[in-house]
Amino acid sequence: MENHDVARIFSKTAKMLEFQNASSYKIKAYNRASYRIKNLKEDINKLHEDDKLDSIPGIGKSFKNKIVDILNTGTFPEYEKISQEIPVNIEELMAIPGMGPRILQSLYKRLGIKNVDDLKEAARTHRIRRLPNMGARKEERILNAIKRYEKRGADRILFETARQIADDIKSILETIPYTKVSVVGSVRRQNEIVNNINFIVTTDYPEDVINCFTQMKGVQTILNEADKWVSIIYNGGIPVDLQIVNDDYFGPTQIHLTGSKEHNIHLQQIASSMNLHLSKFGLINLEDGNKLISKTENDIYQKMGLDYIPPELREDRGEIESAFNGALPELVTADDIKGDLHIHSNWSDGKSTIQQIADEARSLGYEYVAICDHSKSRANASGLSEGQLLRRMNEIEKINNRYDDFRILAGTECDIKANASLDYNSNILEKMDIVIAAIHTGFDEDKKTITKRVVRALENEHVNVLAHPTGRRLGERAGYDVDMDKLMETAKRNNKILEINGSPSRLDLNDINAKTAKEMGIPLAINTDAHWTHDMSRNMKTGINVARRGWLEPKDVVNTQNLDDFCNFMGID
DNA sequence: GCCGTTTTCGGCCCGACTGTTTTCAGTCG
Repeated sequence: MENHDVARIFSKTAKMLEFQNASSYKIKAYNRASYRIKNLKEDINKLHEDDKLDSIPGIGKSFKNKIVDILNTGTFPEYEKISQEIPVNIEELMAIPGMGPRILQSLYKRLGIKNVDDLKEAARTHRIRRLPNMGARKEERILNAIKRYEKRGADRILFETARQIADDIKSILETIPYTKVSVVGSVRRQNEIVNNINFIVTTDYPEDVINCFTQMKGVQTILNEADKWVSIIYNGGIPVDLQIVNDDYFGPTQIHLTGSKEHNIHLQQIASSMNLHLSKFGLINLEDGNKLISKTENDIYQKMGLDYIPPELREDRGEIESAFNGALPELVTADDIKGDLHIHSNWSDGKSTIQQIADEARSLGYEYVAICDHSKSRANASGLSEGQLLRRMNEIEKINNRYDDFRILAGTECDIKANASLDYNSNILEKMDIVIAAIHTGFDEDKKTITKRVVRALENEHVNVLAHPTGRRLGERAGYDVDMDKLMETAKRNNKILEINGSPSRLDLNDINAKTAKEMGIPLAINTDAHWTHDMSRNMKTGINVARRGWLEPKDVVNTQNLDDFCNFMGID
């Protein structure tokens, strides 16, 4: 049992308690415990060993006992009891926007709806509209929501989850002497969502590697164990494969297994046009059958007359042509980033103080950071009233006086309300250094309505940035149905910045949209949407991955500019 | 269910939005 397993059990319990009309504070406590455990830096098993579980904020005596039960038995008594009592698939149904505990109770009692399939069928056959407070529009919304739910990709794994596991496993395997390990597959290409984790290894001690791999902590099941190929299921149901390869074939196998498939097919076509054959065993000259020496990836690309192609670009989206012409982009890196434009402080729903955020930003080598707390309508995210916003500006100014090489910018993540107006009036917005506009309500509105809201915001003179432009949550919900062409045209025409939100479950804009925006000349920002300092470096890395997959260079990203240039660009005094 | 305390209970507890209504029930962040 690891941190995320425990967190998952508590969040599921919270949902079941909601269905049972439990006290909202109890539910909140479960959600808080789940959140804290999920974001814990330490291994929860270690905390248990050290008897420090109740040092976690939000974990008291009761949760401590539950955690110990979970770590020992995989569950806890109350969870088992509630699971027995509730016949419906709460987790699945609550993932549908608009489906809350009250409605689900009524749907179960009156129509016997237990899962998404039941719900879909009931909406389709117009049985839902007969229930109190329901109608034809509600049925329509439910069907739309289910369509988006079906597209959400929940059965796959978030990149950041896979990346952490891959890093852990890699460092374990590398303790074996004379062993070289490479992550390959979609994790190496930094795909936003992956199906599994793949490794290739070259080693003098293959047996040790296989023993180490199959016996590591976290292995749930061993699916296949052969001399050169092992396949396991890791904690959380994540498939992990390992192949042992001959050192001579390390480079070609890396290319072969990193993919993408489309990239490889294109490479193979080019090889055969040169009378070569490319496989995971390397490049062969078809004329004389001699193997060309190609131990590394770079050797292979070079012998085919191509520049080295970074894994993030290997999607056959033009990277091979660019590599041939020496025109690959100089992709943005973490070193290029000079600031972060979207951070929440403890003035709204963030956990860190403005000073802590400034300290972290400076330690990351930034020259500026924008504090963008929620606006007043986001009441339960402690959105700031106009008065609070002005008081927060005073605090920012005080802290800024301590620095001459660093600046905190006063900003807001201002809600775009349902009527397309912004949550603060112009008098307030013009006082801000930076205004990020965002949609947090009405996700199931139709395309026309939602697009109108976004367009109106982008046309507002005070708005600088559009946050998470599609509103998606990977594995949870698809984005709202915004007309992306129109969104981009409007951003371009009004010279607005589009955000690449690096929060691992958002990654929004995605790589493809980021590439389109770059090609249209729309300025982009890589932001973290961090809610505590811990998220600042992690989310920036995942945001940069998206940017790199979208071919972005430093010049395409506004927060690679130094403080002076950025302030000039934004018109900040 | 946690937390803090004038320390073993009382506070935690918003407000916009939607779809159904014509004053409300429920969801969402």
